[in-house]
Amino acid sequence: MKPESPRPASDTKERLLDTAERVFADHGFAGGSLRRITKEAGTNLAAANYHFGSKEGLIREVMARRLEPINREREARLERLLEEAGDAPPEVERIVEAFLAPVLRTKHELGDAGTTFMRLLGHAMNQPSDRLRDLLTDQFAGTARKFLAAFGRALPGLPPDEILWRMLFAVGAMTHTLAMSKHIVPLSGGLVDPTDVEDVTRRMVRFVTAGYLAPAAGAGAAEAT
Amino acid sequence: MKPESPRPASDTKERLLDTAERVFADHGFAGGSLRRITKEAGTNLAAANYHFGSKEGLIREVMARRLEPINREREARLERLLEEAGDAPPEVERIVEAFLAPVLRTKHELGDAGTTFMRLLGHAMNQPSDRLRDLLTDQFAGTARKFLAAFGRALPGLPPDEILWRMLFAVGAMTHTLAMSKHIVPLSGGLVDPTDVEDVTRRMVRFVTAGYLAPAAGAGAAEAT
DNA sequence: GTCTATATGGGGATAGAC
DNA sequence: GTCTATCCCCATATAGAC
Repeated sequence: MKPESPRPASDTKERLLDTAERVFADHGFAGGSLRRITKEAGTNLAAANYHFGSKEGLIREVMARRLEPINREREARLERLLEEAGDAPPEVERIVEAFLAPVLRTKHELGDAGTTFMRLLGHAMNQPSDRLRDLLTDQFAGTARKFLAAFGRALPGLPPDEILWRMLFAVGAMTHTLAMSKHIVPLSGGLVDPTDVEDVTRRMVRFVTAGYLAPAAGAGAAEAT
Repeated sequence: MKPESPRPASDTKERLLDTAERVFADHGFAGGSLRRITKEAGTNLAAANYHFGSKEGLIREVMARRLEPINREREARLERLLEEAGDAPPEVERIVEAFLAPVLRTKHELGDAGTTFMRLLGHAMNQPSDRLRDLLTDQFAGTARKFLAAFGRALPGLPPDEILWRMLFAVGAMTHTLAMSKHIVPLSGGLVDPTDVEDVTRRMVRFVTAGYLAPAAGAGAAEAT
């Protein structure tokens, strides 16, 4: 919002964030040490505490730097498509795309750092009761509510709880895919190309949209256990 | 395979595994210390190294104890349904169920420990190059290949790479849901009940089956970015 | 098999010079 | 803003008594 500083932003601060993102993704938040991060960033140990106050402060900035723009873009896309739809119910596929594309686009723009961040997101999601976890879910809650409302309008036949479950499934499909896609290459014998973001987006949107459009449970078939 | 020892198995060894599962799930593999695990298990620090050789040995046993039976059951269910189908192509929904139900059933049987293990699985999946990661993917590869072949027969219209992607989506939907289901309760205002395993299984099978049955990409719609 | 005690190293955070 | 040096704590692993 305010004019960028003329030189390439601060300097070591950005380098620390980039390095921390990678190290935390590779070793987890607990396993990634400030010593390692500052060393690989080419600065000294004290710099991390100087710029971020503490290890937790660094973690929070690493996450927020990526997540805030993603959720902003998601909401902007959603608002746009709702406006275009006017009084008519919006299309499910377009809502799904508004939800997924900003993440995939971010991953694409960031290159390797994008994949790294997706793994990092996986770590963050698995923190159970930490302040960090609460931060993430709180921040996501606003975006989630807007999408849940939109899906509710697009899928009037589905009860709200079913829509909520399906959003959880969709988020899982997305985060897991982005974090793991590299690892399915050997399993496929080189069949898949996880670097083709538009291709992956198309496949993911198709799968998730079909899931949302599945008929409601009713007197369901699947005999569990 | 060999006769169980008369008393409730060893004793502290099981307690250590149970405690380690919980502590690792809460704090990650790096963040969960042997000190904490042994203390909460009510034994001494040296016991962990005595029984498992090292921290890594403990981690491996924690994971293997749950994963091996799950993948065995998955394969057994798959074989059974393939036999029943005979020469006809198997039904997609039944394959999906053979893949998902053993995990959900395990989670159900284990109660709280089941949820715990699912979070733990999330941690393990996010380890990038560790030996642990390779162990998991190697072990899963055999099961995955059998399911990919079955899906190939059930969905002759889908190219193999699409089937592979969809399996990745399905695994993500499952693991993420099982790890996070507890956290969506507040978001739903109490609408959802993650403890009703048959209910969750039915919903998940329905969503994932619809995703598998979506038409192949072709000259796809979704304009990405 | 279980314990205490300890060896050895790495961790986050900070003080204070430049 | 960046550095070195240091405080103090916690980690894994092991030795050796019981």
